[in-house]
Order: sequence, then structure tokens, then C-alpha cells
Amino acid sequence: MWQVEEGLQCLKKQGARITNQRIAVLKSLHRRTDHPSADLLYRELKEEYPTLSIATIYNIIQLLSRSNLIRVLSIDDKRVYIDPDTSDHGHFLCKKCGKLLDMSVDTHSLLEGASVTSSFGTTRASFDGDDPDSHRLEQIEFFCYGTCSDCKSA
Amino acid sequence: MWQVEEGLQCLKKQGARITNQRIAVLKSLHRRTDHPSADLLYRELKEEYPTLSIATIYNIIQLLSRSNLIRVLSIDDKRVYIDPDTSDHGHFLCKKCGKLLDMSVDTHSLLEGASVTSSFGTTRASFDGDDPDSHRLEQIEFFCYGTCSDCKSA
DNA sequence: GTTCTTGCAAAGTTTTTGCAACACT
DNA sequence: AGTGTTGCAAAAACTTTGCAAGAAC
Repeated sequence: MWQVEEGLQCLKKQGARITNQRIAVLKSLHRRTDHPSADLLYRELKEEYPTLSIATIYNIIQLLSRSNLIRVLSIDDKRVYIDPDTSDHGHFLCKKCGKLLDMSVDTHSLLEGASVTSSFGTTRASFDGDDPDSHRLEQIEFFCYGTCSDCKSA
Repeated sequence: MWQVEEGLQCLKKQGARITNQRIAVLKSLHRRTDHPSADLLYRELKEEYPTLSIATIYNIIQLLSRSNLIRVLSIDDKRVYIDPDTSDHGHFLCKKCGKLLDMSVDTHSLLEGASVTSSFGTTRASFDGDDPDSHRLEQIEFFCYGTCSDCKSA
């Protein structure tokens, strides 16, 4: 996990400017352990910055995602969630209470035997992607849906 | 992959009625090899059934999903895609052209060593879920994002 | 005939856009 | 000073809802 200062340097390096809003978002994401939605982030930071706009939040999310400081998860049909942990891991969504938990899984190992099927045949996918026939991988997501232990016993 | 007739029987068994709209959706899903969005399905079937409503499409998607005849994928931030193949496999989304391809991966094998981390500790997740402390799994999704071979060479 | 489904329109949610005012470098 | 960002409001995109008319059993 990055430190706030590292995140700011990372943004600076790409020519992005350091604004109070961006500092606040990085600070919030660094502090918290959950996977907030854009709206939740907005509502929380709004207390600190009353003039903050939801459009700015979406703007910053896109910037951080491009910079690989966060990952944007589409595990839910409707909403999008922000994950400040970009390392290899999966997620578990409880359909009852909506809790989103981290899963320790080695998703990369799954690719060993994997192949991609298109209407033109079967090829491999890999992160290097030297083979011109193979697909180039950029990101992997592993999602599980179910009922968490709390909701199961309740 | 189910046959249209099997799908209808499956719906009937649950007390759902057989309507022209439901037959049309099942026929379309059985025929095609892609992963249409609700809107695409709507626009295509609208030609056949001019009075068809988008609300009906969403209604039918929910019904088919509950009946396990389709799987609803949230691989994209915005839209939701329908996958008529409910067997164990993953998906590859090309960020350039938007193509959604099937991947042959044994996602269930990934669970062998997996554990779920919550703020209260680390537990396992499984489909049977006999252990009261473990999370009960209902569905798994494996998504890869990248650039497909076509877009890579172009 | 009764109950389930449809179609329509309206409303709800989440995300994006356009643009003037503002702030960072 | 110059350009990237913000905030606002309006629009866009997708999905759900309420209810009367219609269809299935």
C-alpha cells in the first residue's frame, strides 16, 4: 500500500497538479480499510470540504485509476467500488448485507492453464503478450458472491 | 447449454408462465454466442415484437437469473451483460474494442487455497458452507481486462 | 375467472459533460 | 501568466417501479 506522499509524487510525475481535493481523497483511501463507492467517498469528504462536487470525485477516481494507485471494481451491478489495494487478490460480496471482503487468492496462477475462446479459435492470454496471436492482459479480477458467515447464522 | 424447450420447462416448473416474450428471449439467447446487454437484447427483439418494453426485458432477465438459466455479469462499470452459459468459466474484456470473450479456466480450483479476510479475521469460503464460521459461496466470476489480439496488432 | 405478465410512463440511481470561475505551478 | 481543476447544473445512461390492460392457465 502506498503512502499519501508517494501517491502525490506519482500524480506529479504525470503532470497532474496537487490539489486539496486530491490530497483529501488519497488521505481518506490510505486511512480506510473498506472499498468505498464514489458516493460514499463524496459524502464523507463533503463534511471536510463543503464545496466539494461529486464530479470532482469521479474525476479524481479516473485519475488515480489511470495512475494505478487504485483499482475500480465492478462487482456490483449498479455501483462501482474503489480498492486502494492494487495487489493480486479477489473479493467476496455478501448478497445479504452488501459487505465486500478481500480474498487472498493467487489469481495469476489460474492463468497457467487458461485459454481464451473467440469465434475464430482458441488462444492464450498473458501479461507480456509477445506472441502476436495472444491477448494482452492488463488486469485480473476474481469475484465471489454468496452469504457471509454473519448473515448465514443470523 | 440448455435447449429452448428445456428452459421453458424450467420456468414452468417454478410456476412462471410461458409468454411469447419469454420464448423470444430464450430463443435469442440460445441462438447467439455473445454476451448481450439488456439494451441490446431489447433493441433486437423489438423488431420482432414492436410493442416489447424494456421493463419486460429486465423482468425476464431477473427471472432467468433466479432460475439459473443465465448468469448476469458485472464486468463493465456501467452495463450488465447476460451470459447464457452458466458453467464454470471466465471472461476477457478487450478495453479497446469492447469485445467480451469466454475463457476456459477452472475457477473452482482457485478456491482450494483461498481465504477471506474480514476485520474480524480470516476464514474460508465454500459452496457447501457447513462450517458456521465460513462464508457460503453462491457464484464465482473471473474477469480479465486487456487488449485482444486483433486490437494489439492493429 | 383468477392470477401472473406486459407495456407504458415516470421516477430513481449512478456517472458524465460543458463551461465559467478558480487554483496550482 | 498559463493551463489544469473544480464546482455547478444539466444531461445522459441504465434500471426500477406503479398500475391499468392484457394474456396464460
